[in-house]
Amino acid sequence: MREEEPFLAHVPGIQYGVLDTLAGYAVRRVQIQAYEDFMTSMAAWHITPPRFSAMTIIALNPGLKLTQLAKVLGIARSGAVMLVDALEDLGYVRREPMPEDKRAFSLVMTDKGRTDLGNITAAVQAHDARITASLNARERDTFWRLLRKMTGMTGITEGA
Amino acid sequence: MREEEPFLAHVPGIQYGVLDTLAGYAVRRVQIQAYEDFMTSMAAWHITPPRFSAMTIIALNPGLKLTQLAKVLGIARSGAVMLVDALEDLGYVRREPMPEDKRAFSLVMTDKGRTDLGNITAAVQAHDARITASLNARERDTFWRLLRKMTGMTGITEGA
DNA sequence: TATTGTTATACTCTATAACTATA
DNA sequence: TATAGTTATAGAGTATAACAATA
Repeated sequence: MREEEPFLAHVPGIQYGVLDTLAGYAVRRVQIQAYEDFMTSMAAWHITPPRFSAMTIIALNPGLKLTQLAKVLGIARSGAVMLVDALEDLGYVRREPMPEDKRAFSLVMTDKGRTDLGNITAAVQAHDARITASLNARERDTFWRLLRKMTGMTGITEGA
Repeated sequence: MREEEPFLAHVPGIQYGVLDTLAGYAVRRVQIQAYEDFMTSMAAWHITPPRFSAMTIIALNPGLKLTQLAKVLGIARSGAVMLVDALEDLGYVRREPMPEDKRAFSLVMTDKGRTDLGNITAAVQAHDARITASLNARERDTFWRLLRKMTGMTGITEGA
């Protein structure tokens, strides 16, 4: 990635001006850092962020149709096809025929998928703790709360 | 984008489980929202987030070499070439020959680039206010401070 | 030999549109 | 006619590697 050395948030001697005042720019930097940590820590399972989201949604909402999954994830149907293809190739997910609608498939986890998702979820939680490691417990909670507020999720569903 | 309708953070009747507890997942959702708002509001200037970053860095650090720009932005040199090509095509940036090193170019803003960057920056600041609109002034400041802490930028350079 | 900018190439991600088989 | 899944295709974005000119 990026030829060699890791990304330096601030190169000495460089003026960043307004960039240093923008929440959006800071969000993007945090997201890049988080993505890299996610990819390296999940490499053994061949899991990417969208794959993890899809597995979690399928595990908790068995019998979902591919079109429904696409809507939940906010992606195009063609993207959901490739996502499910990948998860099926990895042996995590299965397409089950739907007797009541021969066009559609019911998405379900395999045994291996269910087992591995447990380990993957633990690894993702460790990753999440890592990317927020510079915050103390109270700051971490505040950060999460503010993010939820920004996505308009206040009080809709309370997480654990 | 995404076939039709806008992304729904929570589809009714769907269980999100651990996803709702992860800071990383929330960051990603906020970043997607912010990116879409950025692209639509900057469309008139043909400005993307990396192009804005590059223009700002070049304007504040005139005479930068392409390789230095790449390092500051954390991208490969080939990426910087395409970025500068785009900004040059838009008439915002110019490659100036460097007498002391015939291999390199000195990157500088054009008059148009300087003028437009003023308007673009105002639009970006309006965009930034928009994506944090659901936070009050104190929360906005807290959010920004926590993001800076996460990227290890505490106290290195204080923004305006 | 190393570095600067460039080009060629490839890979990922995601989108739209057209197709098929059902409904 | 509309919908579910699929396929084809294309466009961004970004990466590596090789290259010519220069140091």
